[in-house]
Amino acid sequence: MNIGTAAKKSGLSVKTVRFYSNIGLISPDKSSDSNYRIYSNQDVEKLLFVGKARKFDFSIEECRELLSLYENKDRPSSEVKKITLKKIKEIEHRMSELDSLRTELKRVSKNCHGDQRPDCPIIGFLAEKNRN
Amino acid sequence: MNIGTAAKKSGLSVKTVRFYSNIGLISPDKSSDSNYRIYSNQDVEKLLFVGKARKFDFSIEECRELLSLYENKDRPSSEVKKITLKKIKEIEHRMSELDSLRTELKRVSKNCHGDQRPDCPIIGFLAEKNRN
DNA sequence: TCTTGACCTTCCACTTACGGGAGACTTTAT
DNA sequence: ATAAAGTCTCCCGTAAGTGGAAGGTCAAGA
Repeated sequence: MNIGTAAKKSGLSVKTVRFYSNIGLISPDKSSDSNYRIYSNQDVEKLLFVGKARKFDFSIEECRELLSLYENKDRPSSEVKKITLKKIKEIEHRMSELDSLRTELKRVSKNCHGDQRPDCPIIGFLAEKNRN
Repeated sequence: MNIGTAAKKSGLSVKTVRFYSNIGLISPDKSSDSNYRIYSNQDVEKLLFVGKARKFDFSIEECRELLSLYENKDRPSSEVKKITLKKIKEIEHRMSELDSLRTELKRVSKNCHGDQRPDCPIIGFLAEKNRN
Protein backbone atom coordinates (compact mmCIF):
# COMPACT_ATOMS: atom_id res chain seq x y z
CA MET A 1 0.00 0.00 0.00
CA ASN A 2 1.05 3.62 -0.49
CA ILE A 3 1.96 6.02 2.26
CA GLY A 4 -1.51 7.59 2.45
CA THR A 5 -3.14 4.25 3.18
CA ALA A 6 -0.48 3.31 5.71
CA ALA A 7 -0.92 6.67 7.41
CA LYS A 8 -4.66 6.20 7.60
CA LYS A 9 -4.34 2.68 8.97
CA SER A 10 -1.83 3.70 11.59
CA GLY A 11 -3.60 6.88 12.59
CA LEU A 12 -0.51 8.97 11.86
CA SER A 13 -0.15 11.82 9.41
CA VAL A 14 1.48 11.24 6.04
CA LYS A 15 4.14 13.74 7.02
CA THR A 16 4.93 11.83 10.17
CA VAL A 17 5.11 8.49 8.41
CA ARG A 18 7.42 9.97 5.80
CA PHE A 19 9.50 11.47 8.58
CA TYR A 20 9.85 8.07 10.24
CA SER A 21 10.95 6.69 6.91
CA ASN A 22 13.51 9.44 6.42
CA ILE A 23 15.13 8.93 9.80
CA GLY A 24 15.25 5.19 9.21
CA LEU A 25 12.83 4.31 11.99
CA ILE A 26 10.39 2.45 9.78
CA SER A 27 11.76 1.86 6.29
CA PRO A 28 9.27 0.69 3.69
CA ASP A 29 10.24 -0.71 0.35
CA LYS A 30 10.32 1.69 -2.56
CA SER A 31 8.82 1.12 -5.95
CA SER A 32 11.74 1.25 -8.35
CA ASP A 33 9.80 2.95 -11.13
CA SER A 34 7.52 5.41 -9.35
CA ASN A 35 9.77 5.91 -6.34
CA TYR A 36 6.68 5.62 -4.15
CA ARG A 37 7.05 4.11 -0.70
CA ILE A 38 5.36 0.73 -0.38
CA TYR A 39 4.14 -0.26 3.07
CA SER A 40 3.49 -3.83 4.14
CA ASN A 41 1.07 -4.83 6.87
CA GLN A 42 4.08 -5.43 9.07
CA ASP A 43 5.15 -1.86 8.49
CA VAL A 44 1.72 -0.71 9.56
CA GLU A 45 2.07 -2.79 12.72
CA LYS A 46 5.30 -1.01 13.43
CA LEU A 47 3.73 2.36 12.79
CA LEU A 48 0.99 1.52 15.24
CA PHE A 49 3.58 0.34 17.73
CA VAL A 50 5.57 3.54 17.45
CA GLY A 51 2.44 5.67 17.48
CA LYS A 52 1.44 4.11 20.75
CA ALA A 53 4.90 4.36 22.28
CA ARG A 54 5.04 8.04 21.28
CA LYS A 55 1.71 8.61 22.98
CA PHE A 56 3.29 7.12 26.06
CA ASP A 57 5.99 9.71 25.95
CA PHE A 58 8.79 7.55 24.62
CA SER A 59 11.19 9.56 22.47
CA ILE A 60 11.96 8.60 18.91
CA GLU A 61 15.25 7.08 20.00
CA GLU A 62 13.50 5.11 22.69
CA CYS A 63 11.00 3.98 20.10
CA ARG A 64 13.86 2.86 17.92
CA GLU A 65 15.18 0.78 20.77
CA LEU A 66 11.78 -0.62 21.69
CA LEU A 67 11.15 -1.42 18.06
CA SER A 68 14.33 -3.43 17.79
CA LEU A 69 13.35 -5.27 20.94
CA TYR A 70 9.90 -5.77 19.45
CA GLU A 71 11.44 -7.26 16.34
CA ASN A 72 13.96 -9.37 18.19
CA LYS A 73 12.05 -12.32 19.56
CA ASP A 74 14.97 -13.39 21.77
CA ARG A 75 15.47 -10.16 23.64
CA PRO A 76 15.33 -10.48 27.41
CA SER A 77 12.31 -8.78 28.93
CA SER A 78 14.63 -7.06 31.38
CA GLU A 79 15.76 -4.71 28.59
CA VAL A 80 12.24 -3.56 27.95
CA LYS A 81 11.46 -3.28 31.61
CA LYS A 82 14.54 -1.15 32.18
CA ILE A 83 13.47 1.39 29.57
CA THR A 84 9.97 1.47 30.93
CA LEU A 85 11.00 1.96 34.53
CA LYS A 86 13.31 4.75 33.47
CA LYS A 87 10.41 6.39 31.68
CA ILE A 88 8.20 6.05 34.74
CA LYS A 89 10.89 7.76 36.80
CA GLU A 90 11.11 10.59 34.28
CA ILE A 91 7.37 11.03 34.29
CA GLU A 92 7.26 11.11 38.08
CA HIS A 93 10.07 13.61 38.21
CA ARG A 94 8.29 15.89 35.77
CA MET A 95 5.06 15.49 37.69
CA SER A 96 6.64 16.59 40.92
CA GLU A 97 8.14 19.61 39.19
CA LEU A 98 4.77 20.55 37.78
CA ASP A 99 3.19 20.01 41.17
CA SER A 100 5.49 22.56 42.80
CA LEU A 101 4.80 25.03 40.04
CA ARG A 102 1.08 24.59 40.39
CA THR A 103 1.18 24.92 44.17
CA GLU A 104 3.20 28.10 43.97
CA LEU A 105 1.11 29.65 41.22
CA LYS A 106 -2.06 28.82 43.10
CA ARG A 107 -0.68 30.37 46.21
CA VAL A 108 0.19 33.66 44.57
CA SER A 109 -2.93 33.85 42.44
CA LYS A 110 -5.17 33.32 45.44
CA ASN A 111 -4.02 36.64 46.83
CA CYS A 112 -4.64 38.51 43.61
CA HIS A 113 -7.95 40.36 43.46
CA GLY A 114 -8.07 39.96 39.72
CA ASP A 115 -9.91 43.22 39.29
CA GLN A 116 -9.32 46.62 37.74
CA ARG A 117 -6.83 47.72 40.36
CA PRO A 118 -3.18 47.57 39.39
CA ASP A 119 -2.08 46.03 42.67
CA CYS A 120 -1.07 42.46 41.88
CA PRO A 121 0.78 40.01 44.10
CA ILE A 122 1.55 37.71 41.18
CA ILE A 123 3.67 40.37 39.56
CA GLY A 124 5.14 41.09 42.94
CA PHE A 125 6.02 37.46 43.35
CA LEU A 126 7.71 37.26 39.97
CA ALA A 127 9.60 40.47 40.66
CA GLU A 128 10.76 39.30 44.07
CA LYS A 129 14.44 38.81 44.35
CA ASN A 130 15.01 35.59 46.19
CA ARG A 131 18.51 34.84 47.24
CA ASN A 132 19.75 31.43 46.22
CA MET B 1 27.40 46.96 32.95
CA ASN B 2 28.30 44.54 30.17
CA ILE B 3 26.37 41.43 29.28
CA GLY B 4 28.58 39.12 31.32
CA THR B 5 27.91 41.01 34.51
CA ALA B 6 24.20 41.23 33.78
CA ALA B 7 24.14 37.51 33.12
CA LYS B 8 25.89 36.75 36.38
CA LYS B 9 23.59 39.04 38.36
CA SER B 10 20.49 37.55 36.82
CA GLY B 11 21.64 33.95 37.01
CA LEU B 12 21.15 33.48 33.29
CA SER B 13 23.71 32.53 30.69
CA VAL B 14 25.25 35.13 28.42
CA LYS B 15 23.75 33.30 25.48
CA THR B 16 20.31 33.50 27.00
CA VAL B 17 20.60 37.18 27.82
CA ARG B 18 21.80 37.93 24.31
CA PHE B 19 18.95 35.87 22.97
CA TYR B 20 16.43 37.91 24.97
CA SER B 21 18.02 41.01 23.55
CA ASN B 22 17.83 39.70 19.99
CA ILE B 23 14.14 38.85 20.22
CA GLY B 24 13.41 42.24 21.74
CA LEU B 25 12.30 40.87 25.08
CA ILE B 26 14.81 42.85 27.12
CA SER B 27 16.59 45.48 25.05
CA PRO B 28 19.63 47.07 26.63
CA ASP B 29 21.32 50.18 25.32
CA LYS B 30 24.23 49.70 23.00
CA SER B 31 27.54 51.47 23.25
CA SER B 32 27.88 53.41 20.04
CA ASP B 33 31.62 52.86 19.70
CA SER B 34 32.18 49.30 20.91
CA ASN B 35 28.73 48.02 19.99
CA TYR B 36 28.63 46.27 23.36
CA ARG B 37 25.30 45.87 25.11
CA ILE B 38 24.98 48.02 28.22
CA TYR B 39 22.66 46.76 30.92
CA SER B 40 21.12 48.94 33.57
CA ASN B 41 20.02 47.73 37.00
CA GLN B 42 16.48 47.92 35.71
CA ASP B 43 17.40 45.58 32.89
CA VAL B 44 18.78 43.16 35.43
CA GLU B 45 15.51 43.35 37.33
CA LYS B 46 13.72 42.42 34.15
CA LEU B 47 16.10 39.56 33.50
CA LEU B 48 15.45 38.25 36.99
CA PHE B 49 11.72 38.65 36.45
CA VAL B 50 11.82 36.73 33.19
CA GLY B 51 14.16 34.12 34.62
CA LYS B 52 11.70 33.46 37.39
CA ALA B 53 8.69 33.41 35.10
CA ARG B 54 10.51 30.95 32.81
CA LYS B 55 11.17 28.70 35.78
CA PHE B 56 7.46 28.78 36.38
CA ASP B 57 6.86 27.45 32.93
CA PHE B 58 5.71 30.65 31.30
CA SER B 59 6.69 30.74 27.64
CA ILE B 60 8.74 33.57 26.19
CA GLU B 61 5.61 35.12 24.72
CA GLU B 62 3.86 34.90 28.06
CA CYS B 63 6.92 36.48 29.65
CA ARG B 64 6.70 39.28 27.13
CA GLU B 65 3.12 39.87 28.15
CA LEU B 66 3.84 39.63 31.87
CA LEU B 67 6.78 41.96 31.43
CA SER B 68 4.64 44.60 29.79
CA LEU B 69 2.15 44.24 32.63
CA TYR B 70 5.05 44.47 35.06
CA GLU B 71 6.19 47.68 33.43
CA ASN B 72 2.73 49.15 33.14
CA LYS B 73 1.81 50.36 36.59
CA ASP B 74 -1.80 50.91 35.62
CA ARG B 75 -2.61 47.48 34.30
CA PRO B 76 -5.54 45.74 35.96
CA SER B 77 -4.52 42.78 38.07
CA SER B 78 -7.17 40.75 36.28
CA GLU B 79 -4.91 40.55 33.23
CA VAL B 80 -2.14 38.98 35.21
CA LYS B 81 -4.48 36.68 37.02
CA LYS B 82 -5.95 35.49 33.75
CA ILE B 83 -2.56 34.45 32.38
CA THR B 84 -1.68 32.75 35.63
CA LEU B 85 -4.92 30.81 35.87
CA LYS B 86 -4.50 29.69 32.28
CA LYS B 87 -1.03 28.47 33.13
CA ILE B 88 -2.33 26.59 36.15
CA LYS B 89 -4.92 24.93 33.93
CA GLU B 90 -2.24 23.92 31.45
CA ILE B 91 -0.07 22.51 34.19
CA GLU B 92 -2.96 20.54 35.63
CA HIS B 93 -3.88 19.22 32.22
CA ARG B 94 -0.33 18.05 31.60
CA MET B 95 -0.19 16.53 35.05
CA SER B 96 -3.29 14.47 34.46
CA GLU B 97 -1.90 13.29 31.14
CA LEU B 98 1.33 12.25 32.79
CA ASP B 99 -0.62 10.56 35.55
CA SER B 100 -2.46 8.33 33.09
CA LEU B 101 0.79 7.49 31.35
CA ARG B 102 2.42 6.59 34.62
CA THR B 103 -0.51 4.47 35.77
CA GLU B 104 -0.57 2.56 32.50
CA LEU B 105 3.18 2.06 32.34
CA LYS B 106 3.21 0.87 35.94
CA ARG B 107 0.42 -1.54 35.21
CA VAL B 108 2.14 -3.14 32.26
CA SER B 109 5.60 -3.17 33.82
CA LYS B 110 4.31 -4.90 36.93
CA ASN B 111 3.45 -7.93 34.84
CA CYS B 112 6.84 -8.05 33.19
CA HIS B 113 9.26 -10.49 34.79
CA GLY B 114 12.21 -8.38 33.73
CA ASP B 115 14.45 -11.40 33.36
CA GLN B 116 16.26 -13.23 30.58
CA ARG B 117 13.13 -14.64 29.03
CA PRO B 118 11.85 -12.92 25.89
CA ASP B 119 8.23 -12.96 27.02
CA CYS B 120 7.34 -9.33 27.74
CA PRO B 121 3.89 -7.86 28.37
CA ILE B 122 5.16 -4.32 27.88
CA ILE B 123 6.01 -5.05 24.28
CA GLY B 124 2.72 -6.86 23.99
CA PHE B 125 0.91 -3.84 25.31
CA LEU B 126 2.60 -1.49 22.86
CA ALA B 127 1.88 -3.87 20.01
CA GLU B 128 -1.77 -4.22 20.94
CA LYS B 129 -4.14 -2.80 18.42
CA ASN B 130 -6.75 -0.88 20.31
CA ARG B 131 -9.70 0.31 18.33
CA ASN B 132 -10.49 3.96 18.71
C1' DT C 1 -5.64 10.77 -26.19
C1' DC C 2 -5.71 14.35 -23.24
C1' DT C 3 -6.50 16.24 -19.08
C1' DT C 4 -7.88 16.76 -14.49
C1' DG C 5 -7.34 15.83 -9.78
C1' DA C 6 -5.62 13.08 -6.23
C1' DC C 7 -1.67 11.27 -4.63
C1' DC C 8 3.21 10.96 -4.30
C1' DT C 9 8.20 12.79 -4.36
C1' DT C 10 12.13 15.84 -2.62
C1' DC C 11 13.59 19.98 -0.57
C1' DC C 12 13.32 23.99 2.29
C1' DA C 13 11.70 26.83 6.03
C1' DC C 14 9.47 27.22 10.51
C1' DT C 15 8.50 26.04 15.35
C1' DT C 16 10.85 26.56 21.15
C1' DA C 17 14.46 28.32 23.74
C1' DC C 18 18.34 28.27 23.65
C1' DG C 19 23.80 26.03 23.31
C1' DG C 20 28.16 25.50 20.67
C1' DG C 21 31.57 27.31 18.00
C1' DA C 22 33.96 30.32 14.29
C1' DG C 23 36.12 34.50 13.27
C1' DA C 24 36.57 39.24 14.25
C1' DC C 25 36.77 43.04 17.33
C1' DT C 26 37.34 45.56 22.10
C1' DT C 27 38.85 45.89 26.58
C1' DT C 28 41.73 44.67 30.36
C1' DA C 29 45.81 42.91 32.61
C1' DT C 30 50.54 41.96 32.78
C1' DA D 1 53.30 45.49 23.61
C1' DT D 2 51.10 41.55 23.91
C1' DA D 3 48.27 38.12 25.75
C1' DA D 4 43.98 36.92 27.75
C1' DA D 5 39.36 37.65 28.51
C1' DG D 6 35.18 39.47 27.04
C1' DT D 7 32.02 40.63 23.42
C1' DC D 8 30.18 40.91 18.71
C1' DT D 9 27.54 38.66 14.67
C1' DC D 10 26.53 34.69 12.12
C1' DC D 11 25.55 29.96 11.36
C1' DC D 12 24.43 25.17 12.78
C1' DG D 13 22.19 21.91 15.86
C1' DT D 14 18.61 20.25 19.00
C1' DA D 15 12.98 17.16 18.96
C1' DA D 16 9.54 15.91 16.42
C1' DG D 17 7.38 17.11 13.43
C1' DT D 18 4.13 20.77 10.24
C1' DG D 19 3.47 23.53 6.18
C1' DG D 20 4.37 24.75 1.60
C1' DA D 21 6.49 24.84 -3.21
C1' DA D 22 7.68 22.62 -7.36
C1' DG D 23 7.40 18.69 -9.77
C1' DG D 24 6.50 13.39 -10.89
C1' DT D 25 2.77 9.50 -11.10
C1' DC D 26 -1.56 7.33 -11.57
C1' DA D 27 -6.46 6.33 -12.50
C1' DA D 28 -10.67 7.98 -14.42
C1' DG D 29 -13.61 10.68 -17.42
C1' DA D 30 -14.58 13.38 -21.91
